[in-house]
Amino acid sequence: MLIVAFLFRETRMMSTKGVLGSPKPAKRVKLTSVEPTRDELLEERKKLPIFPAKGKLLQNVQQVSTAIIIGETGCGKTTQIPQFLYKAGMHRNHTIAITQPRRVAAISIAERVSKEMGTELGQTVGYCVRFEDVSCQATKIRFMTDGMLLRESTLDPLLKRYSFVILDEAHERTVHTDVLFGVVKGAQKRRRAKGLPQLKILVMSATMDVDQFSQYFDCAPVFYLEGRQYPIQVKYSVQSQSDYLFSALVAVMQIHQEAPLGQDILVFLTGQEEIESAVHTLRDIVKDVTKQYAPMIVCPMYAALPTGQQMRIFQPTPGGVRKVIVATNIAETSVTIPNIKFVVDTGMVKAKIFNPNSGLDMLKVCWVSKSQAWQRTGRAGREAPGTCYRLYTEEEFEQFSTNTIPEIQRCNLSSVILQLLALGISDIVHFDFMDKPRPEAILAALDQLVLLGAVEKQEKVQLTLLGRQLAAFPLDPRLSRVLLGAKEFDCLEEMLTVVSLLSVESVFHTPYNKRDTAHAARQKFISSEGDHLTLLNVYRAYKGVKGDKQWCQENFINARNMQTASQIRKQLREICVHLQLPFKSCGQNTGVIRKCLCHGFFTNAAELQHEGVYKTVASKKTVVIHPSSSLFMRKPGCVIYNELVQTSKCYMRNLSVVDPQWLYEAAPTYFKRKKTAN
DNA sequence: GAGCACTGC
Repeated sequence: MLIVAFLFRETRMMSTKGVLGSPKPAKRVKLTSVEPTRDELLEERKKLPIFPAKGKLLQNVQQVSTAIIIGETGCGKTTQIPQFLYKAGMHRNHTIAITQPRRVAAISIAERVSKEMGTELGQTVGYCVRFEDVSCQATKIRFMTDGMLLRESTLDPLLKRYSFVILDEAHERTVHTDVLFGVVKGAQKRRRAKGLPQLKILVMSATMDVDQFSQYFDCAPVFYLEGRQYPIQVKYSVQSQSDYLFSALVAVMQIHQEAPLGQDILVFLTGQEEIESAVHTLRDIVKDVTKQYAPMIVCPMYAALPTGQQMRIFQPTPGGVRKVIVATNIAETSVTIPNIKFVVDTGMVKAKIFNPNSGLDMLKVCWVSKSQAWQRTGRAGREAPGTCYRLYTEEEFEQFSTNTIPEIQRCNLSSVILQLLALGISDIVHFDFMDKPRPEAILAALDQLVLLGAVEKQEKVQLTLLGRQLAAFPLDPRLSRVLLGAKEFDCLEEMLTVVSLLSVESVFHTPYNKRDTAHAARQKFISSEGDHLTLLNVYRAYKGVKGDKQWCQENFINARNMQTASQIRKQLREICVHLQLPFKSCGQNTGVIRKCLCHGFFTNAAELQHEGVYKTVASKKTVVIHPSSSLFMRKPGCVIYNELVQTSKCYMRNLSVVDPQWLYEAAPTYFKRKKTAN
């Protein structure tokens, strides 16, 4: 391979002050072999930039009901502020909730804080995430995922247990945090009106949309905390790059030849295939027989990678070797990789774009936002000064949007709206969103809920009894509808399995260079009736070997996803017990499973046209079967699918063969209306 | 004829 050096222009330094935005703190606790004592921890804590600000911060928080706290990397706000409030008795014997967008973060921070306080985890300090509640009535500092607090609010909209809600990482703008903004603001007002104890809100963020946060919370005061981040040189590409993948490889080899060994490189690319191919190319280049290159360990990193292989990025690099990690945006926030000296940022990300008009999801490679670019840059300066190579020009950077569009403005809202209705909020269009979703998206979601029988539109929109039951499940309403429908078909046991497996990423693992072997291994699970029954076969086989890891590996089954599916199944089963649904199995009568699926997915049907091309029943859109489907080679006449994803073509994913008559039986009014409309 | 960013309940 030809290696061409290309020039970078150094224009900026990213320092403790940040340039535009600032990177977020890493929430993963570092793997250390020696446990520090509590005294050592205290010494460490005293050095945090937040420590000298303690008095002033508490005094201000005392006076206001809501505050925005802007804290840069490593300032200690997440771990220290809850402790300050608690020690000062400001929690007034109630609980302080601190939300996080990610589970691992909630868990590891809780572990850290309980260690700092010298208490047993789950007592004064605890956490609560899906499948795991390590807290008790006596817990005063409770770390939780934003989704968990949102779920809790449907049981108690006034959040009476809490005296403080701290929404951390607010700049990430997850759907859950965005809905919580409105929920906690409303709870605060209503508690005041009812004369109940005050609910204080702290919004913690690391961004520039400070004004928007402050304005939304009735001009709440803003506190700035200084961070602790090493300076990072930012170098822009002098020319626009036409092939970012190639440019990334060139940049890596250039750094490899120029920089001392032992300084590791993190490269941001967009997806699994691209990453695997880059990894193989780099490995091929350095193993060149002429031995002109120093040894290099190249690790891929993306969410679908099995855990064992993911862990390789944390192994210390041996002397005289360079480690290169090629990652998706998973390395922006979710995992912190130690010892990164160089970041190579292609400026590209694969993003899901939702079109509310067509209801279609699209996966598209796009430019990142400025805040994302700074986040990537920040990954180079965690332990020492570093360098970030941007494979785009400064002019191109200036064209990037300031922030990533909040998730709530680019996702299907049916689940969110069902939850808001369950919270007793019926006027969704006028709900106090910080950034309102498009009205079309709200209406489309309401239409879907009406079709499912979850919502009635009389004078105002309201939940039906069925809708209330659907809201009890942590699922897409269509999947919940399938579960509730199972009692008519005596197949709840099977539906629980199918729905759980549909709730996780693919259970099939297809490694880059073993595609054929993986496909061959998969054959024994395949059902001619479609993917849902194929999934059921996999689950039965998995349970048959009691979830044996070796078996998973031999059969190219992703053990982690199977385990998650089992946990989800258990959770869903408990909800079904609560709703007194009858647990029955359909045995070999697999047709009822597909019939039952029609009750949630009757809008997602397609009919075969010619040469393997299908047209959707709902909108006559041309679609094809995804190559990962067990029906890819079969082409049945009529199918239902769980989702459409537009990439190079419009693909149907997770399909089952159905009889058109079943569709009609599942939703007669819908199909009658369609007939008249056509 | 051929493929899937990341979270979360």
